[in-house]
Amino acid sequence: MKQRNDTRSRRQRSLTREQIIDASIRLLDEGGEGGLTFQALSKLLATGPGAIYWHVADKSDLVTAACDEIIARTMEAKPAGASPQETIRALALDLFDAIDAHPWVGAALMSAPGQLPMVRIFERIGQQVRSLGVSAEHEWSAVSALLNYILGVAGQNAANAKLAAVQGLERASFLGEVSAAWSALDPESYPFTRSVAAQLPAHDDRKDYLDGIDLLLRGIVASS
Amino acid sequence: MKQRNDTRSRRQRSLTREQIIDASIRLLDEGGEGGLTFQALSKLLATGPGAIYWHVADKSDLVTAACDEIIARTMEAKPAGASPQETIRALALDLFDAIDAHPWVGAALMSAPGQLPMVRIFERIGQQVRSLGVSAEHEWSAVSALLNYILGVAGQNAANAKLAAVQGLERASFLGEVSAAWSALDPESYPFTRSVAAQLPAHDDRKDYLDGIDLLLRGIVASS
DNA sequence: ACCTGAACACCGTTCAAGT
DNA sequence: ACCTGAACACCGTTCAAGT
Repeated sequence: MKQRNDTRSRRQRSLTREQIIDASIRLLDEGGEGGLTFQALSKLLATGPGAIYWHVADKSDLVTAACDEIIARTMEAKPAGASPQETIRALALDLFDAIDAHPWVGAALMSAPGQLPMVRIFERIGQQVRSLGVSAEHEWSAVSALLNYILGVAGQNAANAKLAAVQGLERASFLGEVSAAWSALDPESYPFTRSVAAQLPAHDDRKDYLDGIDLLLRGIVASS
Repeated sequence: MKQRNDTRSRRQRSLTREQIIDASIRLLDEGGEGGLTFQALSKLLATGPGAIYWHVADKSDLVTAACDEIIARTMEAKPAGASPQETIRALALDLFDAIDAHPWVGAALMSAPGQLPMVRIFERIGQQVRSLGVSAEHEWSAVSALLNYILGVAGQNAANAKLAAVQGLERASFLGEVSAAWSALDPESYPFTRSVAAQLPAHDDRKDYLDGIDLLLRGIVASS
């Protein structure tokens, strides 16, 4: 009985890397980048920090793994677009939504260049660019332009969300404050920024985002 | 005499925001994002942490201010390009070099959306895009595409430098390791990434970067 | 007005000791 | 093989007390 109990409880209780990553995602979603703590994680998993270190190398490893989990899920759903352009658009939108739902993923992606999560995205975009018939010469810059645009916009959106949260504001009133600050800039030095300040709060993020993707696609096919 | 001495030493010794920012830049350049510490800063300035808090709100304020100092310097040099395209290219290259020299600026920019350093870049790019004759409808996505591409590439470069430093590797051998890892990926799932893995270590960063800028510019003028 | 420096709460990580 | 939990070194920030 002792043994049977031992085995059962071992199986039920024993920590897995997956459990740790899932719990980490929950904490990151709730509290942002600062929400993931070995203390909070230990409490959530009813264990000690040492136990976690048996399964992960360090915090950076943990965040990258959590990020990869989100990206892998997002990239699994393979939208079968009518054209490569359509597929890239769908892909970009999926990523936008994923990072919108998990803002910490933006920063995590940025700090893990060449690692698995980035490679997943790189691969999907690369395949579509290739089937677009882009020449080998322009392939790299086409993929790089799309990748960086997607990450950049998503990252900015995430940072906006975080800043708004820190200041305890709604997204709308946060953009309103930024817009007001832009309108107050020196007209001599900042004519362009002032002239678009009023548009800022009314912007449709998703539409602007897709406009940028389309602009990139035009530039890519123009380079044949 | 007492008074005169007092005044003199006050003037010489008294902490200014500029001194704090300059010292912060030095620490960030030397030790990356983790190199800036109120402890290290206090020691460098021969004072206590409380004195620093009299001049800056918190660490985030300090990093943003340090970032703005770098960006302001970079944006001051106004390259008078022959065409808007040339000016944008020169601008992009200046930013690339600045972030290459101060890798922490990449992350700092990303986490300060709508703040002064970003606005400086936004304005310069916006003015050039406007003089390119882009329609009001496409203006925002054109500027946003350029801005995000520039920040994305620069940020990735910075992250590469940081990762290489952490692993104690030269840049070249770090890219070699990434290339090797990419070559070892599953051929079924990662055909694209595998096919470009060999090119990775030989890439000319600056050339690829400018290729991307040109691609964007083509897409922008194509949208007239 | 500006600085001092001890103190606080909290963090990632380690490690001897257990099972 | 896997977990416990105390301990370590360090961090950003505060604040009563000084000048």
